[in-house]
Amino acid sequence: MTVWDRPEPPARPVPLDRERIVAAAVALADEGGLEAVSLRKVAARLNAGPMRLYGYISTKEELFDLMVDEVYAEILPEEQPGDWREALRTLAHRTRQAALRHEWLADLLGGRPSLGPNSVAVTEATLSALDGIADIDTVMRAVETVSAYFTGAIRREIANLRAERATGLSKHDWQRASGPHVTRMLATGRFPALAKAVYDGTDVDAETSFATGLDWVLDAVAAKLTPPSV
Amino acid sequence: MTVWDRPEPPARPVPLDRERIVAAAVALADEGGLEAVSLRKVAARLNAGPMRLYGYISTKEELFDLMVDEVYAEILPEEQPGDWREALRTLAHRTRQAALRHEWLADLLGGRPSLGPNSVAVTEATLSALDGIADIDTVMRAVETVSAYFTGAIRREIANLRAERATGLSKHDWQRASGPHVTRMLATGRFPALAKAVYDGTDVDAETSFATGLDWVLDAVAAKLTPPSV
DNA sequence: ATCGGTAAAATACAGTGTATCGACATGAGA
DNA sequence: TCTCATGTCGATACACTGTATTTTACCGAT
Repeated sequence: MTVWDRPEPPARPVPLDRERIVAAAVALADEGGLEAVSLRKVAARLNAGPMRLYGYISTKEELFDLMVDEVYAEILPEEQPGDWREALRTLAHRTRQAALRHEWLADLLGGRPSLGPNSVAVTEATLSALDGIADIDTVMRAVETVSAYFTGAIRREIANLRAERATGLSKHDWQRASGPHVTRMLATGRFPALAKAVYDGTDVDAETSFATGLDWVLDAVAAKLTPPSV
Repeated sequence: MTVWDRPEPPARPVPLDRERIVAAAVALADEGGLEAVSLRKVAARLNAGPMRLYGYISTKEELFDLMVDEVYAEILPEEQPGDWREALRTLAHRTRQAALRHEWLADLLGGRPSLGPNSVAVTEATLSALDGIADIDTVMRAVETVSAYFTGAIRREIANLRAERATGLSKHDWQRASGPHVTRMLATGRFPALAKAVYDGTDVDAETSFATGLDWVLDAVAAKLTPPSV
């Protein structure tokens, strides 16, 4: 039987691994948000059937965990920072930047404990940068407090960003004029403090606001690390 | 034709309103988490067809918004607090307690801007408690910083709580022994700082940890409001 | 009594995560 | 070289989702 008679061997499926799966999922999420990530679509990107993925993950939540850890690889700073303050500040800013690149991260941040290799590495790097500046408990409290701050701040920033995008208006315009609901509420006069804030407040860009709040929190941490000489 | 011959008039559908819908949704979420909330199940609780809800909300996300605002009614403190610090502290603690009663709140907190009546009322109350202690921009920064902190802290607390519940173990045991993954990682010796934190750190209960971090942040705010006499 | 408008219900659709099952290519043993 | 067990992949299936569209049935007005 000649080659011409024999059919080609059936296309062996492209070998898969978690890395490829996570990359596909991240790409989908970057393009269309978390809700664009379905196991079927991820699998389709890899020329595979949906059920194929269950050899690598056993639930969709696990895929999200892997995605988050993938992003933590971007967050891990490449060089050891100078002092503890620099370490915490960079951690915060790098997390924020990662969330701006992958907005879906804001939906997942703080949603489940992160135990993947990259996020553990980030934790290790952070803790080691704070090692020795105070007792462990204080250090832990410091890290947790700062993390809580930037987690919350990032979430709010992304939430606002999406809301603005949804109306197609700048934050300024959105607050002032567009949201007829807000305008009407303020016009009732029942919320004087809020009205004052909206009308008399200065618009600061998100990054500055983030950095300022962060500095406050870092100041607070500093105060606890080196207590006032009393 | 006697009464006996005449059939009963067809059961007119129970009148609906948003309040009832939201209450049903909240009940479902309290029992089974956010993912237990489906429009079909909510409607079923009200003896209605699923499509009936679309007269009151136009999307599931809107239902979530209503649910969040419903909880903000619980958060709004009944009496005006003494000073700004008390105001921010109570806000934080009341939000946390609400999240402990309605764990699904942690999934929604900070996810979208809250513009409902109750959450606006909370904002108004908070801002008015801080009114006059500094210029508006500083006040705004203070409120946003504290909110970011407790949003993030609450999210982490609930996330940990769920993780513990999933393993059926206490946080202590979970960290120490149960998570074989963590144990193995620490055993590699590649994460000395983390290992130190896990093994030498004191376990503090979530509430204390929350309150401590909150106090730090409030201290930071205080420092900005009444700058040191330099 | 009939008609029109409206509000509810039924149906429909495209999609989801995941369990189950059948086919089939591959490596081992004869 | 043939057979058979094995394990992997794809197809199928199920129960469910959010929501659009169509059908039904009532009410009030003519």
